[in-house]
Amino acid sequence: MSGHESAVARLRSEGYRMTPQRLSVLDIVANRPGHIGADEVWNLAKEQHPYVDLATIYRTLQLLKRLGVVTEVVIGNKLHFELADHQTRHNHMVCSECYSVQTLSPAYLAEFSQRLQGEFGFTPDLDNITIGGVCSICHPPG
Amino acid sequence: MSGHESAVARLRSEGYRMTPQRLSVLDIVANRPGHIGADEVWNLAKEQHPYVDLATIYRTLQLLKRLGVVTEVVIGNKLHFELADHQTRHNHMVCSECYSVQTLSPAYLAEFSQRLQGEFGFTPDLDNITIGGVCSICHPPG
DNA sequence: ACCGTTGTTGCATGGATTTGCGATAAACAA
DNA sequence: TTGTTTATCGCAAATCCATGCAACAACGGT
Repeated sequence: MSGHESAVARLRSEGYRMTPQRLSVLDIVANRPGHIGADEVWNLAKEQHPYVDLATIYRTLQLLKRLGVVTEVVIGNKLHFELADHQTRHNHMVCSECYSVQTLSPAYLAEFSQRLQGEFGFTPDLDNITIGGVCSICHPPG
Repeated sequence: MSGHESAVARLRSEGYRMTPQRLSVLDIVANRPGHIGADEVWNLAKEQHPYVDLATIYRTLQLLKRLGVVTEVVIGNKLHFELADHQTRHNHMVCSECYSVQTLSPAYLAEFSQRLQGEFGFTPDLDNITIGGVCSICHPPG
C-alpha cells in the first residue's frame, strides 16, 4: 500500500527472510505519518498477530534501522521510528523540557558531515542523529 | 583537589543541598581522566559510602548534567560522564561497530549551532551531543 | 509437495536507567 | 543547640530495551 515494497525486496536481497511479523511492523511504520514508539507499534501489530512478542518488535525495528529502512528519533527516554523516505529526509530537534519535536533539513548537517568524513574518516550516521536542546518556547531569548 | 570546587558553590547557590553522596560522585568524576560509566561511579562511591544506592548515582549524574557540571557520552547502550571542563571542551564520535571514541573540537559544531539558534530559536545542548557513526577502521573508504 | 538448512520467533531473563514513596538529614532560623 | 522545613536518600518496583535458547517456519532445492 504505502511505498515500502522496495524495503521488502531489500530484505530479501540481503538474505533476510520475510516474515508476517516483519511485514506487519513495516506496514505500521510506513502507514504512520511521523514517528511512532515501539510500544505503539507493538499494540498495532498485535491486532493482526496477537501472539507477536515485544522483543520481535524491537529486533525488527533495529534491523530496519541498520538497513536504512527506518530512522530512529530519541524522544525523552524513548525511541521512536519512522519510514526513511529519501524524498523527505530530515533530522529532528527535540526539546528536553517539553519534548516537542521540530524537523530539520539535512542540509544543515551536510557540511559538518563532510568535514568529519574528510578529516577523520568518520562516517556519521546522519539519518539517526537526534539533536537535543531547548526550544524557543521553553527558553525564549533574553 | 581537582577543580570542582566551583561546582560545589554552584549547587549551593542554586538551592541544592550538598550531601556526602553528591560530593563523592563529583570527586570521582572529577578525578577520572576521560569518561566513566555510572556503574563504575557506583563501585567507587561505595568504597567511601557503602550504603549509597545506584539510583542516587544516576540522580546525581543527571543533576550535574543539567547544571552543566558534567557532560554525557552515549557509548553503545550505556551512559558515560565526564567533568565539563570549559578549557578542554570537546564532543565525541562513537563508532557503532567497535565502540571506539574519538574527541572532536566543538568548533566543528559552532556554525551549525548558531544557525539552529538564529533560524529556529532552538538552543542545542551541544555539550551533550554524541555523534554516532562508523570510524575509519571499521568502514575504510573504497 | 516434501525436505533440510538456518534465519526468526516467543518466552524468559537480564541489563540499564528511572520513578514513587516513606524515612532521613541538610540548611537555616531561633 | 534545638527545632522546623523540605530536599534528598535508600529501597523497591517499574520502564524500556536487549539477549540466550529451544522450538518454529521461510525459502531454496529435490
